[in-house]
Amino acid sequence: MSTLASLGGDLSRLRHLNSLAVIRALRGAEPLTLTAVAEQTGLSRPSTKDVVDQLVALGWVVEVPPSAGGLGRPARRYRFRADGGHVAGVDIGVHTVRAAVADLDGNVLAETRQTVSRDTPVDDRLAATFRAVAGCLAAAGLGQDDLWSVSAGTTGVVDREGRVQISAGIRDWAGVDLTARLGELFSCTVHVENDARLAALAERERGAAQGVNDAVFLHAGRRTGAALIIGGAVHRGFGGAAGEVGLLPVTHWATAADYLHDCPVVPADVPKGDAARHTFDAAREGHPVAVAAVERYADDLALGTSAMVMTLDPELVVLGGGFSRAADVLLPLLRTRLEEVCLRMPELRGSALGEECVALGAVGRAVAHLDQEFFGTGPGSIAPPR
Amino acid sequence: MSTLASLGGDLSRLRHLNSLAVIRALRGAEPLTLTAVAEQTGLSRPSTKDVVDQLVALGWVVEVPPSAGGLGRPARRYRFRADGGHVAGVDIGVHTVRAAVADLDGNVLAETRQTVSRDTPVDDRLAATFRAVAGCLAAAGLGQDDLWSVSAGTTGVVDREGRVQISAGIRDWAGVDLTARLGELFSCTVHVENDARLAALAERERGAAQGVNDAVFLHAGRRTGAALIIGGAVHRGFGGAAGEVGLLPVTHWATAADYLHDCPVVPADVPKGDAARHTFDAAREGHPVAVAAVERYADDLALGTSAMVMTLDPELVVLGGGFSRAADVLLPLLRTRLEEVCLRMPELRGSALGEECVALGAVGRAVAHLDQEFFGTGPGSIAPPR
DNA sequence: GGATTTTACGAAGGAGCCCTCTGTAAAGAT
DNA sequence: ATCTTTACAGAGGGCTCCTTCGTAAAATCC
Repeated sequence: MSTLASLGGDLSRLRHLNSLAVIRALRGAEPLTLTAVAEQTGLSRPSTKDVVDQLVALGWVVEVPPSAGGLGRPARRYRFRADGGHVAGVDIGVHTVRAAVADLDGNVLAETRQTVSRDTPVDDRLAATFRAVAGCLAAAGLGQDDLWSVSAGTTGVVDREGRVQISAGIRDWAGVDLTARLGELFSCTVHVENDARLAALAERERGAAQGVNDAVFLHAGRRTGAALIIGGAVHRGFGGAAGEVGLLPVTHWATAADYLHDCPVVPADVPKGDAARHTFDAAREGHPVAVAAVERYADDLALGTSAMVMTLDPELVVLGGGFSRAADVLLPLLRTRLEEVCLRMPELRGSALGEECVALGAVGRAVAHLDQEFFGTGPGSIAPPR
Repeated sequence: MSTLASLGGDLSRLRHLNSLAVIRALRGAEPLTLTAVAEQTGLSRPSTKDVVDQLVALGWVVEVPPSAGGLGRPARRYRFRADGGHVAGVDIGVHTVRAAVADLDGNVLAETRQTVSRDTPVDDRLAATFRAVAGCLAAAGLGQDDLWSVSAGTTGVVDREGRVQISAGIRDWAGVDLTARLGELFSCTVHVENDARLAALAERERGAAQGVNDAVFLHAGRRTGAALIIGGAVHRGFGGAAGEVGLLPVTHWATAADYLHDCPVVPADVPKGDAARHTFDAAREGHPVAVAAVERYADDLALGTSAMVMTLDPELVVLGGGFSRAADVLLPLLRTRLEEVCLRMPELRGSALGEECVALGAVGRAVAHLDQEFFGTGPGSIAPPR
């Protein structure tokens, strides 16, 4: 039984667990002294030294110069080598492909974008994805070999193996085995996920949903979608379709954004990407036609949201996506409509992240995969970095 | 940091983890030989003996006579002392209070019921609860002191602390601090949960949802409700209202069962508890009025269900509650309606358990609480049973 | 019925990991 | 220059696990 063997074991198992505890103490924090690590892990100082020395020998931890100014003998300081490896997060959208490269702590080093269109052929879209990542690597002074893991997010229903099952926005996208196709482009492991779910992950890790265990994330933009955070983790659903209430005809999510795009207040020469902004601006100034359009949009958004809220009773609903810049207009409307039907009204917040949130979530997912691989709680010992 | 300290630690920590592994190997299984335990845990035979001896000394494990008939020297056999302690699970319903008493492995030793009504005063209902448990204890030859934990399920929204927030069915039930009130009656720890969630837990542990990680449980009976299993665990929601889509007016769940109760095919002198059965029977024989009633009921049930299914994309939907005896009639109707709207149709099954499922789930919850207390993975050592 | 085979028990010896304790080293404070 | 504070480094010891070996108790074979 793997579940039994992963519990106890050898004496080396204890060292393994203590090594993980030390790494967790060192991750993402300022460089720590041995005493500080010992306090956090509960280990004795000599044992801490032993473990840290071993991690230094493996290459996961490096010593940094001691900090001056303190009382007593200066303590040696150590930090996790987050720059020992890197990950890429990609957002393969309808009109834009965004990429971000980060270190093992998720610190973003570079971001780039490539412009595409809904009719860009599959091969070209994949090539643009590769260029976006390559641009990040160049900007960060890294090579392909420094990349240990790549995560990608895209619109549509993505199954467990990373195949696009359904895609509302991108031409010829359904049926593409993204994990395989991207795997040909990159020499490291590749994972693929629905974009809204990665955006939700980003909000949970570094956005509006930090520390929240149960949240609904709304992607309100030219497309309308949703994702769920349950028990602190992103929920996929059995077929990867969790949160896709927008595909139910009764929610009208497929056409909800048209109220904003096709509003008469939008000048005729405005490109579709900017249309909604005009409507929101006009609504802010009280233009009745624009206000009505925004209200009808909020009606549609609230209907699908209420189904998720009633199902899950979340702590928080995050309004994300491009329209989250109009949260000042949308949130009050959404709140009113939800309060009418909700048993217990969840908190309602606008997104704290910008347009890169899917790429950021992809970075987080890639880091999580590496964490599992190198620092998982399972049996085995800690391997040296490549 | 508790999360760090719970990872590694002392040498005693290793022994603790290995003890847990041994206990898990012994739990719920036939008595095992030392060699068998060693194989399952991955420990060496001498270490296994050491750990088992220690557990025997503590009182958690007992030796049983060796089995005859094998080749070679007969091996000593050991088993977990599931009968060292006991739990009670209670279902405090509108018309009936059911109780079950089980050992630490969840094996039910006795079941009883008490009849109440929707207007039974709170104190009397609590007294009936106590009588139901006392009856179980007597039937199993146990005393109050043998009870280590009690879990109760009841209708309505129950908050994290075990207070009834909203109750549709039971008079004066809202506002009752059930954990505190039951705590006065029993000398052990008491936990309270929504009844549908406990029924779902029972289906997951020993019913139709075994091994399923994401499922929706429908309670279809005189009351209509639902509960969710997400990631293998029952989902509460932030305010304990997860799955209460039935409280949304648009679902019509509050009145859905009336189609069945008030159907003209039901003879006038039939008590309300049996009315639905007549309607289902008539529908089976093709009586048009009854068929129409069942179809309207299925319509309402499907609407709320579709919201949950679209939100969660579960692997399975379980039809439980009193009407699950009419699963042969209801499931096809429900399937047709869900297939119309569902992106990916989940599997659909009738409940595998009877009317005791809430009490069974409560037993499971009580056992889980004790497991956490005695055999949790957290720091500390294994304490002797009381 | 005795020898053989099979399986399990029990004790001894050894290695790894962590702890406590003690003395030494390096900085600022007096 | 000395004292105080903080950290480093090593020694010694205890606990837990592993491997190895000889012994014990059953069924099987001749």
